[in-house]
Amino acid sequence: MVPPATGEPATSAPAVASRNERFRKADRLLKRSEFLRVQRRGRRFTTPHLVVLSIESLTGRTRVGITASKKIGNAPTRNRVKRRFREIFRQNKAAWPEATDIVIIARSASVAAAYNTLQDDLLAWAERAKRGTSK
RNA sequence: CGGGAUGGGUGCGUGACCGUGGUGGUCGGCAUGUCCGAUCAGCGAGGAAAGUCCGGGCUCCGCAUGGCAGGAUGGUCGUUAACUGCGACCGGGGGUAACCCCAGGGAAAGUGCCACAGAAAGUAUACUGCCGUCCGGCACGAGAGUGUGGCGGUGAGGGUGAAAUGGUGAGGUAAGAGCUCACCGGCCGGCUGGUGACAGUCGGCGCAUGGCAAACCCCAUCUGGAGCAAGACCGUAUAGAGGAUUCCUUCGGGAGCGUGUCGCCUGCACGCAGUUCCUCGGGUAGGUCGCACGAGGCUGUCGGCAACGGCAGUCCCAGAAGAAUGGUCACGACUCGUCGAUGGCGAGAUACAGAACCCGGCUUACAGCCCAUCCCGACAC
RNA sequence: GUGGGUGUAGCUCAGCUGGUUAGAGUGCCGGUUUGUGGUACCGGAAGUCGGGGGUUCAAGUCCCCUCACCCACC
Repeated sequence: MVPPATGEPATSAPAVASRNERFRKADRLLKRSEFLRVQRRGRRFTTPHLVVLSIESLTGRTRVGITASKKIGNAPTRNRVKRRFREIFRQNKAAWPEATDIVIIARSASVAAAYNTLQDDLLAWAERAKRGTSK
């Protein structure tokens, strides 16, 4: 993994720009301890469909983790919700704030919600988060 | 054509773009690694992957021996690695039928229970009764006799109940009764057929033995315990406290103590002055293997009624770990709604549901579609 | 993965070793008391015993299957 200090903006920026719809393991939160860090100290944003928690990343990358608990449905339902959130994250990478760990917690209303509704909710959060960090 | 029974199959398709998890190859990077990146090839959820109700493989517990306890199963024969599965058959029950259902051993080994009702609920009894050629009973009566009591015979009728001492009919008798007879049922024994459950038949017994073992129990058979968080290795981390260490010896061993995989005993193994063993406590960060060729799938053929098995050919078919199959679009099926209806428009995670060590079953959930065989009824020929 | 528990009036719970009325509290409805309401008193209704099948003369209770929910441990 590339250390945060040696970001190499001149050489790697065009490559990243052409590949900005990728979503690999480096873009995800993988450990329970990472989830707990965000959930304990992060800032909270709530809509009827979801809860977003975010905190400044330690790795210099923007990473996301999605929680879909047993409360919202059975295994295929939870898988589908997680895949849709992942797809939204992947296709709108430019919108997210930089170097932030994000946890998205799905609420039960998100099961029946349309794809675009969920996308609008997340973009609204991203708008607010970017303004907050720029000020 | 209508209604029904049984068994089986399918579980959206094609294409484009953007992504994703393993596997293999090639190339590149530097922090030379089980690393990161690029690229190519190929693979990537189910019939139930589910529930976890059974059974096995596999792994560990030193071995998995014997017994008790506990648990499971329960017609017969087969099938299988094994089973509470499956197949065929037997017996019983239901249905007009196809077909479906049944934990379906033992009640003369013992214990227990059978409420209410009823005389009596199990080894005997006699409530209401019936009968008497007996007591020359007692009362009434002129008497015949009637009533009543005792004694004896009987166990048929009535009523109760889920169940009442085999059932129906005839004979018989004082009244009756398997007391006798016929038929049906039952029990015992023989013979025949069948591997067997059992069936058929002959003879005997007038019948001795009510039901409940999904009540305890008895009999037969099976059964050691835990589970891939099994288990092995690498790494990380920490704080200690308490206890045990004995005898005999012919040096082969024996006794004793401690420890051990759910309960116990037996048996077995290890340790018994080594910087050893045991118990309690404290503590850490995760990774690699196990882990994808298997009781494997498909096709053909042979044996078998079948479950299933043998042989030959062919194929390689998910391996994640906050956990991979998704998103968008086009065309076409399909379903639903609606309308100006051989069509148009709109809606649709298309149903149920997501591998987590692996198999064999069972059970449950399921939009819609398809196939086969059979039964009943109506009509026509 | 393993083990255990619960399901009975609207709600919270009883219901024993099967036995003939499935009860209690609370809530609900009606009446009495009060000027009215509450309280108090009297009366009443209300249960597929989670679902299906079986054993039994008889099942909330025994057996099997199944559904939903909850808990514990590794």
